[in-house]
Amino acid sequence: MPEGHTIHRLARDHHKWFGGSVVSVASPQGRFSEGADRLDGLKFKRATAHGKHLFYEFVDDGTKGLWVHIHLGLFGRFRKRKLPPQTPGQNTRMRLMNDKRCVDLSGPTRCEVLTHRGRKDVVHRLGPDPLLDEFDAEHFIASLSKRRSAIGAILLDQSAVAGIGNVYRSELLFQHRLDPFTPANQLSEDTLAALWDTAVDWLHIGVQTNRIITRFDGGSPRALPKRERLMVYKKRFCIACDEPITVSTQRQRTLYHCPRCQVARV
DNA sequence: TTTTTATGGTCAC
DNA sequence: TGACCCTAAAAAT
Repeated sequence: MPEGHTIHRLARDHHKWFGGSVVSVASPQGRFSEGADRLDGLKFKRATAHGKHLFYEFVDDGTKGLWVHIHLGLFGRFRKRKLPPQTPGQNTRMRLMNDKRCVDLSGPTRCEVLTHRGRKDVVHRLGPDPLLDEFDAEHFIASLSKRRSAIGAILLDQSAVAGIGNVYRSELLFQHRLDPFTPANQLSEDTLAALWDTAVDWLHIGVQTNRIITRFDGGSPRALPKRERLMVYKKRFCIACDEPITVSTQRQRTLYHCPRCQVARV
C-alpha cells in the first residue's frame, strides 16, 4: 500500500477526522507507550505528509514543538475502527481516537515523538515531493542532472524524489520508454521534466483514488478492473509489443521492464 | 500447514 | 552486499 500517495491520503483523512479535536492516544502493544502517555488527552492540531512520512502536530505549551512521526515502511497499516472499538489486537502500535473516529496503526517502521527540530531533520533528508512541490520541476531536474546512478535506482532514492516507490518506479520508466539502467545525467532536461510531470499527475490521482493507477483507457480511473490499472509492474508480457517482461533487481527491489520498448535514450 | 512475498528503510561489513 | 526490523496475505506444499 504505502507509496507517497497513501501517506498524503492518510494525512488528508486524519486531518479531517482529528484536526482541532482532543484525542486519546494509546499503545496497546506497548512499543509506543511513552509517546502515547505524553499525547493522550491533548489537542491534535494537524496532520501533514512529506514523501512517505506522516506527521501529526499536537498543541503543546512549550516552544520546542510536539510532533508524531510515522513511517509505515513496507508493512505498516492503518485500519479504521467503528465506535465503540473492540479491544485492540496485540500488534496495535498506536490507537488514535476522538469522539467520532478511531484508527489503529500496526507494523510501522517508525512511530515516534519529535520536536520541531527533529521533524525538520527528517524532512531535510528528503528531495522534492511531487505532491508538495509540483511546480518545482527545476529542483528535480537540477538534482538528477548531477547524478550518475541509474535512473531506476534514483527514482527510489528519497533524497532525490520523495514519495515514489517500487510500483511507480517501474511504471514511470515504462511510460517514458526508458531503460532503467541509463545514468540519470545522460537524460535530457525534457525527459526529466516529463518524468516529473507524470509523477505529479499520477500521485495526485493516487491520493484521489487511494490506489496506484497508471493506465487509463478513458473514463474514470476507478472504473478500471484491478488487473488493468498498471502497465508493467508484475506483468508477464509487454502491453505494447508482447515481449516477455524482464524481472530483475535494482536497488534491492524488484524491477519490471520491457527490454524491447525501454531503450536508452536522451 | 508452511513458505514466500510485499507499494520500505537502516545499519554493519 | 547481506542481515535485520516489522505484519499480513498470497502462494506453495
